[in-house]
Amino acid sequence: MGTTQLESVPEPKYWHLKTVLTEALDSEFSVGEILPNERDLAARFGVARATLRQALEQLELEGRLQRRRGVGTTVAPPRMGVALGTDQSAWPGAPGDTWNPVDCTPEVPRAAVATALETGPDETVHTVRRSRTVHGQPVAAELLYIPRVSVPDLSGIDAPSAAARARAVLRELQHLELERKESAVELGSARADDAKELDRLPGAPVLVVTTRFYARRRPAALSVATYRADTCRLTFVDSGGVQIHHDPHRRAS
Amino acid sequence: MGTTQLESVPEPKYWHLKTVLTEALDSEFSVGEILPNERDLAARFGVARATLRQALEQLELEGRLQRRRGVGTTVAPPRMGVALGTDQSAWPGAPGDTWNPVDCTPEVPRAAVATALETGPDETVHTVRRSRTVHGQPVAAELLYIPRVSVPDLSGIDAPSAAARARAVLRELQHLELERKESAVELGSARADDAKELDRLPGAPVLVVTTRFYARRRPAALSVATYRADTCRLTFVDSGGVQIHHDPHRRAS
DNA sequence: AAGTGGTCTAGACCACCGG
DNA sequence: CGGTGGTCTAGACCACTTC
Repeated sequence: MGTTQLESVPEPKYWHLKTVLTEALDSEFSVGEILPNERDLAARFGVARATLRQALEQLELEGRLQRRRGVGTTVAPPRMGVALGTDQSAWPGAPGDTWNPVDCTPEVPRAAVATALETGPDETVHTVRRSRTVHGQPVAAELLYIPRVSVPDLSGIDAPSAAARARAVLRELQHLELERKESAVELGSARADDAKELDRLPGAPVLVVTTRFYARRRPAALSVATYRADTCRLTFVDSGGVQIHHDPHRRAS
Repeated sequence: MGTTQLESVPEPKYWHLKTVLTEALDSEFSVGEILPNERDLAARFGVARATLRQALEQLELEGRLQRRRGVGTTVAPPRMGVALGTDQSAWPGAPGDTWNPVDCTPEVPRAAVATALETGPDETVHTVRRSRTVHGQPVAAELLYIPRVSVPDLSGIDAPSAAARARAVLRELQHLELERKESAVELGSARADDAKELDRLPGAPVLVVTTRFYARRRPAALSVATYRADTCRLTFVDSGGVQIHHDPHRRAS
């Protein structure tokens, strides 16, 4: 008879809802527009608010929606492409780097970091905090761990300010010759401090990019960068060994 | 006067629960061990089951837990590192490729794909389905779009089998010289077909890796690969260095 | 103060897996 | 079959933003 549905695979309501909403977003809404509130939407679709929220959560995960407490739910713009490793052989802080130094303190890193850096378990390393914004929006927060041996000529760090201290460490890093770097991307959830920096709630999905920099055949720095997963698409440009820097929008400097 | 701070910033219960559970996982459980069921756990912590589930969901998102309907919740092993772009200048299907061809059909791709390939809106392209397994576990499903112009010498595709047809197309691809490739990584949720392939429920979080291959200064192929976000850490290695396993979790036993 | 999304509850039923 | 996680409900209150 009615082959409409339920034949053999009862699709969950929230899944069907998501499909309907996706189509509505594609056809009837434009970027930035605010949706009806959750209670109204739930009533309109004849489901409990929790069920509607399950659908909205997925759409937010996919970057289609943006929800803000006290404000409402808006249609999100397409994810922005954020370049990673544009320059294959560049240290953090090199010219062209789009990160913004915030702070720098000596700290004993957690065990996993110390292992990755091959430093002693109680050895302090320069811990640089940086943030990255695109179009005025925060997209990433980073913790950069730099062993003291990587920046030996940094004895008298009389610091005018936290940011200046960070810049000094990064500047010192450029003196080393970068041999290679390894990166990894994985899914995570924002810690409380990162969440604040990224203007999201704790637990928000993030893409964690871990990069280990090598010099003198030893790890010379470790970067742990957390990107907003809802708004970012991480892009990699691999030139197959050939230099293809034919950038039409090259900026003179 | 004593307005200095809000003494009580009520941390959400599920957030606190997550912290407690994380510590318990680190100290009292070993990989593969099954946790008490959700109803018991909720009772033990004095919260509703939905609240407990919110914590479990985050832990699963972070790759700490694995939940299977009808079975239970188990402690997940550390995420496996899955290499991307190991060989900077290699086509899909090149020697050393770890993908397994499944099928190949001529299809008219969706608009976004046609645009990326610079093919006509109604032009059919070879659509190759591949899967990738590590240690016997499925980790990724891929759709590979290859315009006919990229594999011109494929007139008589008398196909012994679907997989053989796919291999034939990939073999033909090797004749082109790969100039470069662009990749992007973003968060998504598994479509129904991908979910089945990845042995997950629809909507499961996945890392979508989109790669565009260039030859003769034109797009020659487009790959859309969806990786299980819960079990995979995507790794990028510069210049054939050996990757080193970085264990994000400390285990005591 | 009003309205929004975020959290939480205490139930219920369903789909799936194993013995 | 019993036990598991997955879905769903109809409420309630809270935190936040805006007016």
